Amino acid sequence: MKRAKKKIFADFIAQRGLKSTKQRDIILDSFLSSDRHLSIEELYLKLRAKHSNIGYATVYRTLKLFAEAGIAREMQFGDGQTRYEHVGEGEHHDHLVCTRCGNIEEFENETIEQLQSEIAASRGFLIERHRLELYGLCVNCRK
Amino acid sequence: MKRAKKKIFADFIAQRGLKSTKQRDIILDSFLSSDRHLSIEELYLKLRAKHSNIGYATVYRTLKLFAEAGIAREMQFGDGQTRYEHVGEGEHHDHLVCTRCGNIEEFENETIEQLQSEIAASRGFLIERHRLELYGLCVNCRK
DNA sequence: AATCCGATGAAAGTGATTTTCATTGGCATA
DNA sequence: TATGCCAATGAAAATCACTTTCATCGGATT
Repeated sequence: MKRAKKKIFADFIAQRGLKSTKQRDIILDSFLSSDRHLSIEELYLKLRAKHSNIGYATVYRTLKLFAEAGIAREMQFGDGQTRYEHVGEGEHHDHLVCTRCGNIEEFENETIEQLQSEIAASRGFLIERHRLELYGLCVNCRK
Repeated sequence: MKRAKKKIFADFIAQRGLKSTKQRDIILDSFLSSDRHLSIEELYLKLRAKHSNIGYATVYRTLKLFAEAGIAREMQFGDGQTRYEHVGEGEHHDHLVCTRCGNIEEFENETIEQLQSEIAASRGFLIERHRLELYGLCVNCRK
């Protein structure tokens, strides 16, 4: 899993004529061994703890690269920060976002996807992607 | 419809001990006779055309008030701008967002809502609100 | 018409993200 | 291995979409 994504990123870098650097390796490692749904700031702080020589801008730029390479996806959950989640090939899932503790769970539902396709089809709309988020209280925060 | 919302806002103003002002009347009129899903900037520019004396900050503040009063709802569609849509009582709908022309259509689907409730229930999650957006090409942009 | 206090507009401030720019450092080539 | 090219980096400045400040204005209650 981790290895596969490193390979994907290495290939992406090579294909674009970009360079392999220490910073990119460190950031990729840290990203892959993190929580899904990490914000840029969270990742930056995590990195700073071990590597004081990594700049803010580099983290931003590198995460954007991950997204372009297809190993990460940008997400907004309305807290004003962009989060990046891990992307597995072909996989898609939706989110349950706890408005109290901020925890994010994932779910998949084939029937909902099916209904979405029907709705789009009935209007001649071609779906490229979708987002479905349920906001509320997670089981722990309900007490 | 338009009258009903003006009444709701007037009542809201009164109840809070706020004031009725020329600017608020103008902004409300303009909002009510606009497209659903207008961004703040779009509304501001529209207003400026007729009323050069309305400030940016006032438009922001007033739209927030509309949201508090329950006649508008803040929405984010990932283009970096907050949009306000009209709110009818008790109504909820989801969106089809065209990634080429930016047009936003609405839809409702009771079965999807039902499935969402089941998913949440199975995890002990209490839904407060949700968002479902389908991004892609609208019928016109598909050519 | 006087007074109170919310409302307004211009400008300054915020916070997240992006860009600039001088410098560094991969890496292909000589 | 040395050289040169140009991408990558980090710090700081800039940008973007808002939000707040503050001096002044103006509803509305007395």
